[in-house]
Amino acid sequence: MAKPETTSVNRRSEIISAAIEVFAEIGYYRATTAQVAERAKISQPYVFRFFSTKENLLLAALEVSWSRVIESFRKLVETTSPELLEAKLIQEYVNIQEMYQNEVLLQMQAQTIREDAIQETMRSGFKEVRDMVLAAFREAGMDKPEERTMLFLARGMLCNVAVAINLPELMKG
Amino acid sequence: MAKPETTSVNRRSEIISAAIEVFAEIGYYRATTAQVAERAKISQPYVFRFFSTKENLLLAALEVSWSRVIESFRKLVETTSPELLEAKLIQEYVNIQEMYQNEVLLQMQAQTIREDAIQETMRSGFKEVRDMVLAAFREAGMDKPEERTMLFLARGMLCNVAVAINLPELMKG
DNA sequence: TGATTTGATTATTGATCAATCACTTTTAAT
DNA sequence: ATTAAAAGTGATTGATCAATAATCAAATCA
Repeated sequence: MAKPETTSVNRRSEIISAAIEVFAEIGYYRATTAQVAERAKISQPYVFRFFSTKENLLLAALEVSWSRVIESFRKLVETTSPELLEAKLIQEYVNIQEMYQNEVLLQMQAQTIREDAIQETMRSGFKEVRDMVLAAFREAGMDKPEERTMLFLARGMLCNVAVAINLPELMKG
Repeated sequence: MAKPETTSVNRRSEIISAAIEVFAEIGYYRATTAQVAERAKISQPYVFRFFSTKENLLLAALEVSWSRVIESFRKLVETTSPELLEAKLIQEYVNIQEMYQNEVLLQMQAQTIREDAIQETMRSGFKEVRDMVLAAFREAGMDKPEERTMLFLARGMLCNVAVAINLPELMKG
């Protein structure tokens, strides 16, 4: 079987990638489905063949961005020695932020959207990350694992802001 | 001189209050100036007599929300004993978050907007808060004041998220 | 070959919005 | 009372957008 270059699955993820870029740069509500289509090099109505509404496209984009974080944290947790774990997790998140800035920006936007489906996706993503980190910190015999988990997440959120508004001194200390 | 009930200054701040509510609830880009006007009980074109563009209205709303934080932190810093300072600051921010949720939500939105004027307002607000807290922590003889300042801000950002997506367990620990 | 599915586009629509213009009403000073 | 300034509104506009309808084209298969 020859591998076709454009499968339906490929197109789908191309559209999601385009959406992540456009939504992050322009803002979800201001961005148009025509701009997403242009970035994905397809026609605007074709977006709706894959995602029946603009919101469904946003939800798919958010799921990709959460998977990015969750999958790479999971790999780290499974392969890193307890004494290095916290440092490696921090390092990994900084790396994700550099490589996938737009995904982080999109998550930040989604945090402020008052729509049930979107809030539920955000809650579920945060919960999964928190549970995984907390379990790993406990496994590693860290003391006050809840507090360390909270501070790990807190640093992550401040780092998001520092990058988003381009004010690196926020992370000094 | 009798005090008139509706001065130009009053109207201005009524419009800003309405804008903070509407922008926070609906999202800045999705919200319409007609919705702001309706909430302020004036006509839509009258908004533009005070704020020549929608973006200017957003900037005014952000300045109000930053003043809220900065003024109340400043009062605390000037009147609180060193050993209570950090706890009181945290308490005060939690209080602001309960009383002025919409202002916090609006700031979170603004963090993700890629427009120079807005980003500059956000940088300036964060800088002022950070400088004030850092100076106060130093004054109080705290050790590692930079790190404590960073962690104070970080906790604040995580708290914002926890409230915004309604996931209080994020703050456990 | 002819038929069917899959991939894709052009054209359109009904709704919506920021901003402007042309007015009217109210207030207050002379 | 008169008038000028200030406060405020209705009507409109030009642009823009999500979503749908109607088709076309190219593979795939019988």
